[in-house]
Amino acid sequence: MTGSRASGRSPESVPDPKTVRWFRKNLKNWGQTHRRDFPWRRSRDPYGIFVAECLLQKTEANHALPIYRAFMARYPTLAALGDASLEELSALLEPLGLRFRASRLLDAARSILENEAYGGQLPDCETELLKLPGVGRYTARSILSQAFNRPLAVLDTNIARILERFFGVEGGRVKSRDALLWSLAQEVAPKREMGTWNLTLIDFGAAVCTAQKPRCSECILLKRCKFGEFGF
DNA sequence: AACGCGGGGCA
DNA sequence: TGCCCAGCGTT
Repeated sequence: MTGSRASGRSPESVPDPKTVRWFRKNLKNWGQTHRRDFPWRRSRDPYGIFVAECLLQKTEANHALPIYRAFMARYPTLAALGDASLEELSALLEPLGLRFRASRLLDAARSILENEAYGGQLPDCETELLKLPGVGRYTARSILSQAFNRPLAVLDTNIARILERFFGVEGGRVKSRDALLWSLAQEVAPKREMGTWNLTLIDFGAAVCTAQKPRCSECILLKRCKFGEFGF
C-alpha cells in the first residue's frame, strides 16, 4: 500500500515524530529532578523488583512502602519466600487488600523454585514470566526493563492516561484502544534506559497528570497536549 | 468485554 | 460519599 501511511489505522498510532521527540525530551528532563526514590528502585535484584511489582498492583506506592520493607525483612530471598507460611504472608499483606496476592506470590515463588531450568532465579524472559500466577504483561515487562535492562515499554493506568490525553487517543472499542496504547507506549519510548523511562512516566502520572484534577497549570507538556487544548 | 477483588488516601 | 490506586484472572 502506497499513499496514506495511516490507512487502516487510527491516526493517533502514527504521531508526528517531532512531537514524539519533544514529549520524550521534556519528560526525561522532568524525571531527572522529580522521579521518586523507593527502596525497590535502588537495586536491580529481580526478586525484590518482582515482590514490589506484585505489591504495587492497583495499590498506591506510598501505601505499599512500609509493607514492602517488612516483606523484604521477613523474606529477603526467593528461597525464604518459598518456605513461608500462607497464613503469615497473608497477615503481612492484609493492609494492602486484594488478598489473593498472598497465595499468588507464594505459588509463583514455589513454581520458580521447583523449575530446575530457572536455577532458583526469576526467568529473564517474558514468556516464562507470564506463566507465573499474578504476573501479566505489565508486571513481566516491568521486571524485564528494571531488573534486566531490557528495552520494553510498559502500560499501566498512569501511562495510559498520559498517552490518551497528550496524543488525544479516541475512546474506541476497549480492546483495540488497549492495543493502540501498548504500541504507542513502545513507540514513544527511548531506545536506552527503558526502566528509568517507564518509572518517569509512572511518576509523572502520579504527580502531575493525575486521574482527578490534573495539574495542567504546572505541566511541562501542556503546550502540545491535546487534553490541554480544551482549557483544562 | 465485563467484572470482582480491597483497604486506604484524598478531595 | 465517591473515586482512584505500578493489574490480573475468570467468565
